[in-house]
Amino acid sequence: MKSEIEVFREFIRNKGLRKTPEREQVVRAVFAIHDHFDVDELYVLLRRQNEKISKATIYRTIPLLLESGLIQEAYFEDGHLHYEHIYGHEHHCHLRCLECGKVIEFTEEIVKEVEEKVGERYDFLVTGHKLEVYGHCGKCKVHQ
Amino acid sequence: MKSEIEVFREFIRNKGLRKTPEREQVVRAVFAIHDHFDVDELYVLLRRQNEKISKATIYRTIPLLLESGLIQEAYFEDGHLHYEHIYGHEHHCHLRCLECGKVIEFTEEIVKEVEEKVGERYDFLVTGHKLEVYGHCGKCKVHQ
DNA sequence: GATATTATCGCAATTCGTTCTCAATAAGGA
DNA sequence: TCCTTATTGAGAACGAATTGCGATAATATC
Repeated sequence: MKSEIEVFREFIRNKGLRKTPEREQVVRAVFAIHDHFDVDELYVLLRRQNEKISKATIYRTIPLLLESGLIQEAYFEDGHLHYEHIYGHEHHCHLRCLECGKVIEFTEEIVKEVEEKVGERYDFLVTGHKLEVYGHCGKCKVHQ
Repeated sequence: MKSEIEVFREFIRNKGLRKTPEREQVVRAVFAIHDHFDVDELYVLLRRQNEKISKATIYRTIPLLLESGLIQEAYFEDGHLHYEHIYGHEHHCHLRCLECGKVIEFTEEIVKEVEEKVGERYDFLVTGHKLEVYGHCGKCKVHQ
C-alpha cells in the first residue's frame, strides 16, 4: 500500500500542480493527527514543529486533500469544519453525545446495503455516505 | 395533531419565554418553505412579505426551533448550515448528487436497526441520526 | 547548470456568516 | 394601568475562510 505522501504526490503530478515542501508538510501534519482535526489544529501543530506554514496555504491545501480522497469533511461544529483522514482507514460512522460532545467511531456493515438499495432506487452511482448517530452517552444520560 | 405554531407556543410558554409576533413570523416562514432552507432564504421570504424581521432575530429563533424539535440541521454547504422542518414529517435521509447538488429525500427502515445496535454496543441513549448518501445522479453520471 | 516561466507562497486585506451590544420597545405579571 | 425585563433592530464586532498581490521558488527549456 502506498503511503499518504506517495498518493498525494501522484495526485499533484496528475493534476499538473507543483510538488512543494509546504503542501507536503500539511499532508504530514494531517496524518500525524490520529483523530478529527480542523485547520487551526494543523496550524498549531506545524507551528510547534517550527514549520512556518501560513494558514492560507493550509486552506489552499485542504481542497486538494479532499479531491485526492485522502481526507473528508467529518462534521461542522464550533463555527467551522472538522476533517478526518480516510486513506488507509476503514470507513466508519460517528456516534456523538449531544451533551458532552464525545465522538465515537463505529463501523456497521448494514449501511453498505442501504447505499446499494438507494442507489438502485434513484438511479445514482453511489460513492459514499456519512452517517452520524446521536444521543446521550453512558455518563451523561445518568444526570438527566 | 397540533399545528407548528401551537407546538411552538407551547414550547415558548414552557420555557418561560415571551410570545412575540417576530418569532411566530419566523416559524411561519420556516413551514412555508417545503424544502431545505437557510437563514438568508428565510430573511428574503419575510422581506418579500413586507415583514420587517431582522436577521438577528432569525438567528436567535433558530436555536429555539431546533430545541423544540420543529426543525433540524440538514447539511452544511456553501459556507453555512441548511435546515429543514421535521415536525409532521416522517424522518428521512438525504441522497445528494456531488455534481449538480440535487438532493433527494428517502426513508430506509434498516437505519433504525443500526441506531439500536450501536446504542447498545456503546451504552448510548440514541435519539436520532443523520444519514447522507452521496454519489452521481442519473443525469450526471452519463457525462463522465 | 543557467535561465525563463509561472505556480505557489506569505501576508494583509477582504468577504461572509454569525454573534454581540445597546438603546428602544413591548410582552406579561402585578 | 403600570412596572419589570425579555426581546427587538441596527450596526459593530468577531471568527472562519477566501482573495489579491508582490516575492519566491518549482519545473521546463535550453
